[in-house]
Amino acid sequence: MTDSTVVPLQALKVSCSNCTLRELCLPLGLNREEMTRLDAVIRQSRRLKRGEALFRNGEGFKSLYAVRTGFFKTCISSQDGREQVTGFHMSGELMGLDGISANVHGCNAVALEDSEVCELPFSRMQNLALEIPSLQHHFYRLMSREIVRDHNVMMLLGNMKAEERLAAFLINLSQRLTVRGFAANDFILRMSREEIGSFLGLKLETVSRTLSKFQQQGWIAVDHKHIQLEQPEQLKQLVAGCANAHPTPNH
Amino acid sequence: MTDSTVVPLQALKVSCSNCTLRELCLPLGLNREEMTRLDAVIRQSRRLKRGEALFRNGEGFKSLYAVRTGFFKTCISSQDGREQVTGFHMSGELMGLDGISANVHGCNAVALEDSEVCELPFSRMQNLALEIPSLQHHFYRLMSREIVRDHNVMMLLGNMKAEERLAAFLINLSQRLTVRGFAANDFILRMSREEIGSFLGLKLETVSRTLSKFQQQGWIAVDHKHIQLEQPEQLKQLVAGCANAHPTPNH
DNA sequence: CCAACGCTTTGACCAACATCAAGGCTTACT
DNA sequence: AGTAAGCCTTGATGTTGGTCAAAGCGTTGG
Repeated sequence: MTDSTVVPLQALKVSCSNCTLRELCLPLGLNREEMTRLDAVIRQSRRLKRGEALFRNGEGFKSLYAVRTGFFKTCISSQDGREQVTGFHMSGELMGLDGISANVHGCNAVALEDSEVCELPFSRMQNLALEIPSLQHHFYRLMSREIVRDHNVMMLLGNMKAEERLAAFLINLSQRLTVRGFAANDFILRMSREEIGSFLGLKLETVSRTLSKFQQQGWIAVDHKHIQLEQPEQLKQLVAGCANAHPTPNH
Repeated sequence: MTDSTVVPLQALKVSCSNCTLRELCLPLGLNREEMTRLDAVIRQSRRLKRGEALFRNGEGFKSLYAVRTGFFKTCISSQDGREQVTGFHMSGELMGLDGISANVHGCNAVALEDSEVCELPFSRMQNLALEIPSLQHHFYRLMSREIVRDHNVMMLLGNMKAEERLAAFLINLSQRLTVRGFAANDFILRMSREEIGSFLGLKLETVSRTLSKFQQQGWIAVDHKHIQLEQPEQLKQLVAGCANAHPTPNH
């Protein structure tokens, strides 16, 4: 066991400059002095338990949040209670961009496992961005990337069949996990079938059935939330036709 | 007839400061000096004929474009040729935000009628935003608004039935036209049934049938592209249940 | 002015996915 | 450890919207 006084100290130390997510998250091409100023603005990280909401639709918007560890969903709901999951978010990804427009959070962000986030007070970030051009530019790029992502989801929801949607979903998860150093073809789903369905515009039974179908074809192995991609090429092939003809590189 | 030398002069004069779209478009809360600097950056407007592309997916990104007059669609297409319309754009609305992330345009923008746009060279806008905080903030808000809009489209595509989608579409068009001083309940569709269907995730036959159904119920009158909303309250009621429970105000 | 093309409407039929329902398994709580 | 609740799977059936086809109407270009 580690000395118990050491762990909390490490946990409290929040700085972009020595964050392992540096490559994924905000800072890009900042010099040491700029990085220090950024560190000064990032608020201490906040821990959430599974099921806990980071922010809720309609609450005042003050900050963006970057996932340090864990997994989140963001969702909106309609007057009569239909829920639409707008995204799943893992380490290094930013949440809350939709709150800027009206100074009110535009969705709910809920932790799907015990998680930790960095808080980025938006008005202070804005001021810093005025003084660090590359930070301003990076913010524009992040927001633009979210727009591109959303457009790809529109293509998925508007034009793709159930099997294609689910294949695209699995491949996308796999790729994002790979970037973070996790296994590409063996992972645990953090969300329920219903949440997958909500994101993909399908009912939970269809998600379940389609996973079973993939399994019968030997493409994947499903054991509840444990998924193994046994023939990821087959999944990729299924998605190839409906993929964006001009895919946007991520960086 | 107006003296022919006067008209071109007026047409060439492009400035935000005396633009009738001032309220809808970019400048918000700028003083006179800031407005002048903005005017210096905005490039002369460009005219497009119906069917002409303003930019295409994959082309280098240099500028954002604001619609002055006319009507546009933006769309992406998949490798195997499926097309997804990601939005329709009318005067005062900005196009091209999805190009920032990769320095490459992320969609095609096509004029659906003879149109005119202002070109906003992005790098010069960025520099100006560094010096005019309210301009920087306004850009963030515009991008955030696009994200909110996209999330609402996801709700539409993921959770709504054909009738609800079409009603939402008509109501949305009506409201945007109203803001611009046009009749709320009597307008010409600039896009084809197929383009409406692509945006709404429906086939053109379904769009046509659903319009006919609305007409039979006496809610609307359809004469080809000429639409009259005779009982807009009925359409609104149809959409009420599936509307965002926490609608984001536009300003 | 006519012909050709594109867009729209409508009908008949069909397929994909949703809905309803039941049973098994896992997890969480006491 | 026992029990209840939630999640997942699978089957049977139903419905919405897609597909295929044909005909009408408008518009455009020669």
